[in-house]
Amino acid sequence: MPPRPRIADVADIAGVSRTTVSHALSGRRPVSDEAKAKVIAAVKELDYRANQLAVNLRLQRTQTIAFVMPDITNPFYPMVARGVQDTIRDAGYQVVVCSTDGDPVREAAFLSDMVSRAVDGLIIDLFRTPAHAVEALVGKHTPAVMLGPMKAPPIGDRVHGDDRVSVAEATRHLLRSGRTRIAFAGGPPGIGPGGIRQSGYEDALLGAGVAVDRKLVISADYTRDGVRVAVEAALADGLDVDGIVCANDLGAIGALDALRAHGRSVPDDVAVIGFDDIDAAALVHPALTTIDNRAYEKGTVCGRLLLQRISGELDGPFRDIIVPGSLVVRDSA
Amino acid sequence: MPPRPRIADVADIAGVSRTTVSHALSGRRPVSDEAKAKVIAAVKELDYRANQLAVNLRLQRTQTIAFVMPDITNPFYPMVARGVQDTIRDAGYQVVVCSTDGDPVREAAFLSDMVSRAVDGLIIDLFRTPAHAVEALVGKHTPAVMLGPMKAPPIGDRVHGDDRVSVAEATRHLLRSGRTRIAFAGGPPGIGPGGIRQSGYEDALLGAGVAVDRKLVISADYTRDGVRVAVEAALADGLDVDGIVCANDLGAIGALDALRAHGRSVPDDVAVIGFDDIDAAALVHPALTTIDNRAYEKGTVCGRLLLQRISGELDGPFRDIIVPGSLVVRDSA
DNA sequence: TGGCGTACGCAAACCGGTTTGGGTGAACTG
DNA sequence: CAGTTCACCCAAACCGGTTTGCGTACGCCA
Repeated sequence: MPPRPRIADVADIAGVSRTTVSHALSGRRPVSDEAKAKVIAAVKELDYRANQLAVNLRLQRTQTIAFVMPDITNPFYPMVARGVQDTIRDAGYQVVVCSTDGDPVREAAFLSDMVSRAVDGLIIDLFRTPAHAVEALVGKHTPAVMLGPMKAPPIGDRVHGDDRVSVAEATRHLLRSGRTRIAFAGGPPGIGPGGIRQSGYEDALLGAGVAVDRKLVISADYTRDGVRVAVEAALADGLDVDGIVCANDLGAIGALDALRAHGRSVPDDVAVIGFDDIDAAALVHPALTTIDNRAYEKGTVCGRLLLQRISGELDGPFRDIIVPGSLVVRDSA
Repeated sequence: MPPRPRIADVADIAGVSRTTVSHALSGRRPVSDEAKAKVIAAVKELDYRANQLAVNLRLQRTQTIAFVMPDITNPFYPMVARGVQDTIRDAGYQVVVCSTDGDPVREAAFLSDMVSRAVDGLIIDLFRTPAHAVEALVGKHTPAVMLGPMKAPPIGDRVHGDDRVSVAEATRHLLRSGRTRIAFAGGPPGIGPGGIRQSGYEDALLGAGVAVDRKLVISADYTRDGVRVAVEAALADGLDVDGIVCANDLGAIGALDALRAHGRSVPDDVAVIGFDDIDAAALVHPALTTIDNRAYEKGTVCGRLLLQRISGELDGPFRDIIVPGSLVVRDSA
């Protein structure tokens, strides 16, 4: 089994120098038709493909962008990833995905590692690493886009939804149907997107002249089981509730589990609203009313932004792009 | 904004040679405590991190493994990916995911590209590229594991389920409950895992003395909509059926859609069984009886196998590892 | 025939690390 | 005191491409 052919092998067979092979293949300098033909013949004969490692080192780029996300098994992220990949593929880029489980150690490790691997761009969705720490990890050489509503100072463009507005709208949807004891089930305080979504919930309540009752704010995490347990505990505790706005769909599904376990019917006794509109939202029973988080579109926006930053087509101040969500009314509310 | 520090900068500040810096950091040769201390101080001062591109070129490895899959938004694959990542992370490897949509052009392009990027290992799940073509694309230098029941000649280890046995068991489950008109809904003939699963279906039927009725074999694809449409068409056509075994869960969910649209109750009129046990299987109504495809375990097995091949700890003939599935009985059958 | 411009090919430098092979001085040995 | 051994460090080669800068051959023109 022969080793992979190198450019020198091609040059030997074609009877020209390595330089000429390089120029013939890249077209960056003119090469006579005769030489070009010989090079192409040699390439075909050897099945030569350039070693990208060498190209990367010389050019200091990798045609790779990294996507650092909290959880690859949360369907929102694969959908974003697909949007990213569909957008950058034609430009010759690949995407490497890094699932951190929201662990700050792993978040930092991935970020640092990707930078030293010289990825050309980063898409970052962090749970527990504060913005100022990101700056130290990533530096200023690598274009980055922050996915989600991370607080300033950003080190790159941001693309996010108008979560606060969307959740307010969802909450008003419940208020309009006459609900008055509306709870919010989110993640741990200050972690992930729950905080800003909770603000939207409070906006709507206050706008309707309803006081925010601390007992109605349930803090859990963003998993099905976590929210199920938290809601069950609240119900067992005698919580008086006729609607639950959840920080994400997985959590909302957990809330459905809990309500079913306590014999409450949805939406008659308690209405439930999620966030994300993952595929499963339409599958559960009753089908989940939720907010479409536009995962695929966000992916394409991130991809385009990065491509533009890399090419220099876009520079100057960081942009802040909002991909608005929209309420999808199904059966649960 | 200064450029990234190089090893020469560290060497200058520490007052030693680049060689010594390298040895001090890698530990591959002994270095005096004094020199080591100076190197470490300089590294800290500069926040030096080695440029992995250079390391990769010199060492001819990338600490990267590529996972080429048909569809990243099919929840089975993210779960496998998580298993892979959890297994290889501690060894310092990352995973890049490539979603091909089953397009043979893209399958070939990704494979070829990953090899020229010198990934250290490949996990491959192909829909439309035949095995012999894979060999030409991948060559013999890159360890690979084929996920799924690809036919010979393999170019690497294989890990797959005993799909034929599992589906036979599932089919017998229906036969035992007195069903006699059992259909099979799979992908297009010869594409993807449908074929071998169909064999299991036929095994069970023949084993029970039931003839296989061609009209009961519905060929569609592996998406929810594709199977819904195909099953609706069959029902509209007057198909007499009291059970459907599907090649995957997404398809089974589509079958549920179709049955509901035609007013058939599940499982009373028609029983439905899926394959994979994705999260959604437990969410649909009625909850789907299915075969647990052990996605996460398969990911860990692939990861371990690759690590062993890369390290040379494992060599010799390609292995064929079976991760058996198991029937998960819920409400739909 | 001499002067000049153009087209094209090549040697060498470069990217930033790791590894090899040789050299030096100190400690130890007989 | 000469001969070894050992611990340590360094210069140079190397990975495999791309790019720079220069040299040469050739055509064109006066």
